Order: sequence, then structure tokens, then C-alpha cells
Amino acid sequence: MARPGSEHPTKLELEILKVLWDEAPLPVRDVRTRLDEQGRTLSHSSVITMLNIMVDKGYLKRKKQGKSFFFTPKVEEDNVAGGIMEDLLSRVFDGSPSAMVLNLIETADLDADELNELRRLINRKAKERQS
Amino acid sequence: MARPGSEHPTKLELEILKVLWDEAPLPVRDVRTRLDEQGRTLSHSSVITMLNIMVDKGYLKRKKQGKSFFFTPKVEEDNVAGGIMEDLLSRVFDGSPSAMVLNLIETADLDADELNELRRLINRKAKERQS
DNA sequence: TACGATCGTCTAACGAATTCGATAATGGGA
DNA sequence: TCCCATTATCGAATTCGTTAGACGATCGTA
Repeated sequence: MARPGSEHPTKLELEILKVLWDEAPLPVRDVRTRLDEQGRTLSHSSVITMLNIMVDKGYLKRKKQGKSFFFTPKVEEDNVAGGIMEDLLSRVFDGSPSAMVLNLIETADLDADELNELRRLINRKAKERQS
Repeated sequence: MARPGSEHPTKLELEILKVLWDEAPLPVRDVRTRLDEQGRTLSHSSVITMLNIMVDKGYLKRKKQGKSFFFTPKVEEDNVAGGIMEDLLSRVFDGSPSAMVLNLIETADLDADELNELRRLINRKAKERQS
């Protein structure tokens, strides 16, 4: 009778994943420092708790290295982002990619350079599809 | 010491908003039926609870009509979707729209038609930008 | 070896999200 | 008018996400 757990990393989990995608393996202390630098100040034990939860969920693996544990991502950035995008695509835009992109274009008010960049991406993909 | 409330509609709230964006105003009973039809079976009181929460949050307004309340969205679909997209853009893709679109293209494995559709959107926007 | 610094486990706590039953109000028909 | 069906209110239960304190283990060093 309650809320089912999210199938994607939560907000905080994602912040931690980003730290570790950028550099891993890292010990708790370093993860904490990174989070702190980007404005996410947590107690040491909070960071450990989160990291252990994330190991349980399969997002990270940890290995004893000397005195302490070092954490490394077990999931890839593109896959995680893709999962979130897929979810949004279906839940918010009823599975219509163009509705999603249109919304992005309007919402983020892309400039000419960014539009060109998008065009390039699409052309590249289109060419790739033919092969 | 707890999780801050989401600034966007939650999963269930979004499902309800979609029902009402499609047709409004609707009484509780009808909202419930719609949800049921799309596989979201809830008790009558659960639906009322959610609707009232959403009124509190400012997502909906309600008006007495005869015997019962009728609910209508107070927020627009594009705005809500845009807010979610903005949030994702910054949190997942570090503010890079092309990274987001690239991920979408790869994840959803768009076909030629869909790619053309995207191209058209982009061209339209590019032209619009010049004026 | 005893102490302090470092690191980890366990557990508690709280708000948010979700779900619904018990209960009350209300309006229409027999 | 009185009862029933419909509707709304209230409060409680449960899980998730997040935060962190108390306490224990460990290791190097004075």
C-alpha cells in the first residue's frame, strides 16, 4: 500500500554517481569532499549510508583497499541517462520523441549554434542508419 | 533532515494531470474510471486524497457542481513538461541540450521518419529565430 | 601497550508519496 | 419523512529517500 521504489537513481544517488563517473575508485572521504565542493554538504555517516545503499541496489561496487573501502560505479552513465530518458519519454511525452525535442527546443530556448549542433547529430545518425 | 518535496508533479500526480488535460472538468468518479482504464486502479478515497493534495499544491482547482466537486488543471501541460525537462537537462546532462538529444536518439533508436521529423522541427525553429 | 584518529555498522528519525478504511454529510427517491 | 446511495473528510499505515548520531573496530604511533 505504499510507494514502489524508483527504478532509476534518485537525485542524491545521481549526484554521487556523477562524482564517481568522473573519477573512481574513491574512498568515502573523497566522495564526501566532492559533494561538499558542489554544495551538497553531508555528514560522513550520511555519505557512507548512501554509498552502501547504492551498493545494495547494484549501482556501485566496493573494494577494501588497505584501511578503507573504495567505491566504483557498476552502471554506465549513458545507460542510466537513457533509462531516465526512456521513462520520461513514455510517461511525459507518450512515447513521442519529437514532442520531447520540441519541448526541449522551446523550453531551453536554444540558440543558432545549438540548433546546428542538433542538426549535425541527426544527420550523423541518419547516415549511420543507412549502413 | 528529510527529503524536500518535489518541485514537479510526482508520478501519480502526472497521471492524473494527463487525464484532466485530456478532458476537464471532471468529477472524482470519472477521474477514477480513467485511471482504472489505464491500469491505475485506486480506491475512491485514494483518488480524492490525491486530487485534494493536488489542489493544495496548486496543480488543480476544484468547483462544486451540484452534488460533487469537479476538478480542472491549473497548470499547463507544456509548462509542466518543460519544468521536468529543464530539471533533467541540468541534473543529468549538465545543461547540454545536444547531449540530451544524442542520448534520446541512441536510446530510443529513432527511425528515419522520426529523424526527419526532428530535422523539420529544428529547421522551423532556426528560421523562427532569425525573425 | 595505550591513545587518538579514522573508518564502518546500526539504528533512529523525519518528511514525502501513496493508499485506503471508518466515518460523516448530503441529496433524492420510496 | 426516512433510508440509501453517493460523495467527502479525516486520520492512519506503509514504504521510500535522506540525514545523522552513537557506538564499535582498527591501525599507527608515542
